[in-house]
Amino acid sequence: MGPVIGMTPEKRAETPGVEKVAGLSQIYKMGSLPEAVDAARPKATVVDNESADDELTNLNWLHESTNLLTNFSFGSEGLPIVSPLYDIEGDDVPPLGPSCYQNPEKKSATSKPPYSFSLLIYMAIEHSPNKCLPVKEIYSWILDRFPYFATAPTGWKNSVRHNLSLNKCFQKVERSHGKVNGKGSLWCVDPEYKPNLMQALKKQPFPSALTSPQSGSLSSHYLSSVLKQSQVRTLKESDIDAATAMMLLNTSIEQGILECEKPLSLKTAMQKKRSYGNAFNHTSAMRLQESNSLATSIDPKEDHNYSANSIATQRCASRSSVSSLSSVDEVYEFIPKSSHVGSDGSEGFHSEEDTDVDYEDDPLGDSGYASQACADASAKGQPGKKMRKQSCQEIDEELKEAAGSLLHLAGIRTCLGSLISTAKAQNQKQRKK
DNA sequence: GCAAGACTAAACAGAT
DNA sequence: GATCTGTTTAGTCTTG
Repeated sequence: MGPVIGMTPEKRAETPGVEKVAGLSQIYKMGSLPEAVDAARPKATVVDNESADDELTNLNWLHESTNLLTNFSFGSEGLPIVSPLYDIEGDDVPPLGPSCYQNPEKKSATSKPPYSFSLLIYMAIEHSPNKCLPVKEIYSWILDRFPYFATAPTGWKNSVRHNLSLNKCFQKVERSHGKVNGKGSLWCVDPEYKPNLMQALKKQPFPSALTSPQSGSLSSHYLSSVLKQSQVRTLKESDIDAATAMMLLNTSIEQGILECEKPLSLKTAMQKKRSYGNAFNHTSAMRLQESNSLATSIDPKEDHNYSANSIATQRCASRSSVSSLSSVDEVYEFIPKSSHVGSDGSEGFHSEEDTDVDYEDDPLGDSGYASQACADASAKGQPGKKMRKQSCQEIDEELKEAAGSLLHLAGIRTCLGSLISTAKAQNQKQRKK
């Protein structure tokens, strides 16, 4: 084995142009290992109301909210009732993460994962029980998690090997005598570089994936996957009025806070929901009205304040010490195991395509939205008010959870809490009157 | 425009 | 001999 003195100029000339991969290159930087984290993150901007619109179209807020996601997901706040993260060693736990990679047939599966190869390798290795893997296993892991590579040109394997060899983060470990497959060595992560990798990974998926202008589908998928995480978690403690939450959510989306190139499933669901107003009306028009006035009064400044203040503590803690994470596991548990969601689709929260398709195909199915049944029933004046009411209550509950989850993600929730309490106080006052 | 990081392609050698 | 693995070089692209 010896170094090769490069390719001949002729060969170079023959080399086809590097395949342009839209989207991925946008996020290359994410994988930069030793970086000043703070320098890379935009600061939360406090804006006045006049500039709110501009700020809302600015993606800075997203960094903040994704910081929230990150910190939230890492459990620094103790919020999750059920951890949205699954143990990398225990795949029995519900999978969470970019479900878009689970189904190769989906458009998003053709999108590259927003991870650099070094991070993919890192995740693969860390996922292994022995924290060491042969190249082949690394391939398998990546393939398993990211079906994109199943259809991708085989060059990615070369890239993986290239990374292993070139990247100092990875160490080659000779196999012991009992070679199983014999070929090749085991690869481990150099502990010295672990913090760097963790940091890179921690910074990784959401911010850039979400903000990457060319990774639209990816972004929405990631967001929906995050939603999925929250969906699993659900807001048990939620006393959030569904109507309030929905209105806040609507407002957020309409103002662009939660906009994606492709509408979120939740958004779509909400739009549909709105069209089935009858089903939703039972939550009372009054509450809606209250909520509406409440929602429209949301001050982006508050939102930013929320980001800047409420999250500041956790974020600082998080940033100041990567080792505050118990292990890298906590970081990359966003990565799902392929079959978890996609295979049976029973996770209960589909990607937007799923949701839309499911909805279109089976508006009365258990993908929810029996609101159609509700609407139909009320339209036709059929009997079964009891059932209708039940369905509507279910819808309401769903909406509560979904809206709560999304609000959670968008960093609105804390703000919402105070708003709700204010609303409740007002409501009580009105009732007293 | 430049530097750095990341990806890709290719060539080649060694091992199985 | 075929295939896999590992190393190295170089080109391209994007971002800061």
